[in-house]
Amino acid sequence: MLRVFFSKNKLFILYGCTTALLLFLLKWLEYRFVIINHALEIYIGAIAIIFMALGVWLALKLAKPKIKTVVIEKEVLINNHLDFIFNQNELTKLGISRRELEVLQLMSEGLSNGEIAEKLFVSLHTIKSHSSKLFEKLDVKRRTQAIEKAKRLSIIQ
Amino acid sequence: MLRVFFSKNKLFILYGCTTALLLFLLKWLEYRFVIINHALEIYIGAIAIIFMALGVWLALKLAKPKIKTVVIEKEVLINNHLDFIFNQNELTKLGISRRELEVLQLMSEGLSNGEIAEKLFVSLHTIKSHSSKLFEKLDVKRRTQAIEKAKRLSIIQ
DNA sequence: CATAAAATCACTCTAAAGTATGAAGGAAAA
DNA sequence: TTTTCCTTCATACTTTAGAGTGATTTTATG
Repeated sequence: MLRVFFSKNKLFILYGCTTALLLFLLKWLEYRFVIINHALEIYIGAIAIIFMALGVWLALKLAKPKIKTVVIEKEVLINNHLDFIFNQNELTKLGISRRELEVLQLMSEGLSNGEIAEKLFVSLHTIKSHSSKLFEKLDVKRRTQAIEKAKRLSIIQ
Repeated sequence: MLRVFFSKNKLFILYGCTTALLLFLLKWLEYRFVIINHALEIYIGAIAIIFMALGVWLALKLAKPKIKTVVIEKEVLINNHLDFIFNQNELTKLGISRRELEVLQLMSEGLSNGEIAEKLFVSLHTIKSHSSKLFEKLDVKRRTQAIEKAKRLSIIQ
């Protein structure tokens, strides 16, 4: 109980004791300077300095600290390899159908027309037909060009 | 010049003037309390209070603010096409030569063997020879596969 | 200087890609 | 219902790609 009171009011008790001590000091000085006359101004000056110092010390101890907030913006690089945004708009604009896109995707994976035909359970003719229409719609001449353009337009990944 | 000096040292000038005024006040009080004797203790007490108050005021004015640093992390998305890190290691491992890489790059741009030959001022046979060696080194069967693998291995962009 | 690797060119042949044209069935829109 | 587009398949033909083999020249390297 008493301990808690002491620790909670530590600062005020310290201040009280210091002030009491100072008063004793002043009383002593007063008697000394009564003997040595004409030194009242020095005495008052000392009091002024001591109490001002006490005020400064007290203010620094009790005042809420001024906080200056410095904001530093740090740029963090996000290297996201999964940021493919499918361009439905371009696809619609070019008039490429679902099946054609499917063929285009398999093309870009390096599959031959024959392999694509096998994978989609259709004839080679069908794939050739799809790819021809694709090249026309993409305005290219070769499958390699189609892949390059499609990737550039974010139609395929 | 003078104005700048005043604005820069505003606080110190203010403090100086205040102290001067206080000293005048004290001198006046001293003469008054000389007449009314036995009041020296009240006089000293007043001085103590005034100077302590001055100290508190000064401390609060001059206290350096604590600097709180706040770091804000800002996410910056980096375009995938700009973070290409050329994989020299893989290139060396596969034993792909400079000319072969050049051919591979033009392939990925959609050029035919004939067009590549024209661009590099060599015969079609040469390009075919290069591409054949490339496919062997990359362990692929077609140019589309070569492009896909080379991009996957960061040999080309 | 010798040797290896790279770059060049040539020829033959096969496989794959791409063009042109046409047609039939089905789904969705006008 | 008609029309349009998608998907599918087909034939014929041309072009390009790719495999295989071989040879010459250039260039780098020990």
